[in-house]
Amino acid sequence: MGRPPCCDKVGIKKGPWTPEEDIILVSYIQQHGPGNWRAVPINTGLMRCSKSCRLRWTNYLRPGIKRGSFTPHEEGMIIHLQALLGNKWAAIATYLPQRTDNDIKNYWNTHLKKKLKKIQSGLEPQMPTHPTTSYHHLASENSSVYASSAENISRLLQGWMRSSPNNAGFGKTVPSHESQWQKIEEGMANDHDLERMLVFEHQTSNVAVACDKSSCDSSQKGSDSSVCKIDNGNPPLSFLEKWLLDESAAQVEGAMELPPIF
DNA sequence: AACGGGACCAACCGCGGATCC
DNA sequence: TGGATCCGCGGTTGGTCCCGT
Repeated sequence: MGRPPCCDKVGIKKGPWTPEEDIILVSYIQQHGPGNWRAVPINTGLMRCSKSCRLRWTNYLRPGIKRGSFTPHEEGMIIHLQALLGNKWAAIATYLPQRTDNDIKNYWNTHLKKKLKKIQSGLEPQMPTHPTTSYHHLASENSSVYASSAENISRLLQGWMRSSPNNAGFGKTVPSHESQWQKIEEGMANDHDLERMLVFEHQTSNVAVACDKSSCDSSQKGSDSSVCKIDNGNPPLSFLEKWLLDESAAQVEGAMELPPIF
């Protein structure tokens, strides 16, 4: 049996949102808060389906969304979280509260996947002499800047962000990513460790949940679990996980708490 | 200057889980 | 308890821009 459409398709407008529609949606959410999306098009008169409204809000209009280029540290986090969690973009986005899952997904598909592939092909014949260099290159090169076409809406929202008491989860300040990246390099990320990380990641492939081979219980390896599941209750903490979580904790120190994913 | 192809991003689609009644 | 509905997620698509020829 098929699932009924989320909304009556007749008369539903599709395609890019206009500034007028954005304003209507933002105004409504300012008054009623996000949620109950079914009621949004009904109450606002927007000729959009509820899903479209929700998507527009969460991916574009929600206050606190950081637009523009991804920092090297953000790239690094995405790469490692993807290795750790797979294509769980929503989960990854919880570690980058200013980025949307859609943004991260797009960035991964358009930038990082290619970069990793490129680096992987470069690694195949021989490990680079200076993995740190290549890794840093991966993370810092081509941090493409895509222009925000919603600056006007953002300005519109600024007043609300300042005045609303319910925006604790939005617009949190994050320490300088550049300094954090430098910290990685100066701290744990010596050449040897980074080499291990790179080799290990490429061995486990992008879709696999990263797992320290030495700590991966063979009983956990099955048809669907050639990798260690991280959601099976009590996973081993791999080298990557340790690094990632340490850095995540450092990166968001004072700004957010890591969700209890384990 | 015109054209074609690739890159990029916003938005849509369909599915599955959660919740409601 | 089970069907209906809502919400969120991941994959995919379509439109636009950019760059090379």
